[in-house]
Amino acid sequence: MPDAAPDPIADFDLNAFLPYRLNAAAARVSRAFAERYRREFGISIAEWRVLAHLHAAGTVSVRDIEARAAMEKSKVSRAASRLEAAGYVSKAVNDADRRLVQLSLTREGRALVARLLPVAIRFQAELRESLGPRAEALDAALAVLLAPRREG
Amino acid sequence: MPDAAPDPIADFDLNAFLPYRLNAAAARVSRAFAERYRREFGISIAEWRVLAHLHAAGTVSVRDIEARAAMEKSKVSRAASRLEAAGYVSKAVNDADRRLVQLSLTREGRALVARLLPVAIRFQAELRESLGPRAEALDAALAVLLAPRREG
DNA sequence: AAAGATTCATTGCAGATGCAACAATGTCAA
DNA sequence: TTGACATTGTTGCATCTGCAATGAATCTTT
Repeated sequence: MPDAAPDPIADFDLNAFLPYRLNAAAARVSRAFAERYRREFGISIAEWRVLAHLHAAGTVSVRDIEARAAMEKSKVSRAASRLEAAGYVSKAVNDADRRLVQLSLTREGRALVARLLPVAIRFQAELRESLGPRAEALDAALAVLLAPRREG
Repeated sequence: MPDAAPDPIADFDLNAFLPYRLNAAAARVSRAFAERYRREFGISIAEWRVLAHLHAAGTVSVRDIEARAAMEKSKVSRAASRLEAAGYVSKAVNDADRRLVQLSLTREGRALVARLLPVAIRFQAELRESLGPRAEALDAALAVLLAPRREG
């Protein structure tokens, strides 16, 4: 009898499918990270992203975070409202353009970020450690996937 | 003046943070894939996963798919119900163990999968093409991230 | 200056999600 | 056999999400 011809349709395996694997890996990492943040600091990943961006950028608008952190503006708005209610973020109207909301960290917000960031950096370091030399390869692959879309 | 010492806390950049990048890349790929599936076939990613697993495994239970496709059982249950309502999947009670639901593809379900899989395979091929040699590196990194958790 | 177009942030809404509760069924030891 | 415990699938519920509609402010064009 002839050798069995490989049939990519009959042999299709979801667990070898790249989009599925990518999603499953991201979900697992996110879950572990979110769990740590929720337990230790009581904040969500969306809130963490807003805090991290405010830490880096100072006083910015919702639109700024939407653009730079790739979050829906409604998501940013809601995360910012929760952070404001918790006392970590203040909202103010921009005098030069009264449509804009100026988000900035409060004193408590800065103190929280000072505690958050070492945990995040350590989390990333653990991840890179478990990846070993594959970490750089992963960075390169993600850079391709995250590159701006071709317009064709 | 001395050279500025790199300060990982002050310099923290969300867009260089591995968990964030991994999530953003997975979200982008998933969104593109889901968009194509929704437009062409009217199904969601959860439904696609159930179909793919049924294609590979034949007649299985909800619990089987939960275990092998890493989906919450409620998610599987709801996806299966939608697929049943659409005529692609049939549910039957397992006579040997009446707690189990036997899910299997209907004739229409098999026909749909025959159209779905080439699209998925082509999508993956396009992804790998844009990654070039980095595709294998990505596979290796994802294998690490997806490896069963250490128990320590 | 005024009308229309554009931008910004919030909110309503529909759909998806995860968790826990639940009912139905099965297992196993006494 | 019976009664405690485990497993399976569905559903209720609270939450999150993205999209679209909205209201407020600004810009543009005439």
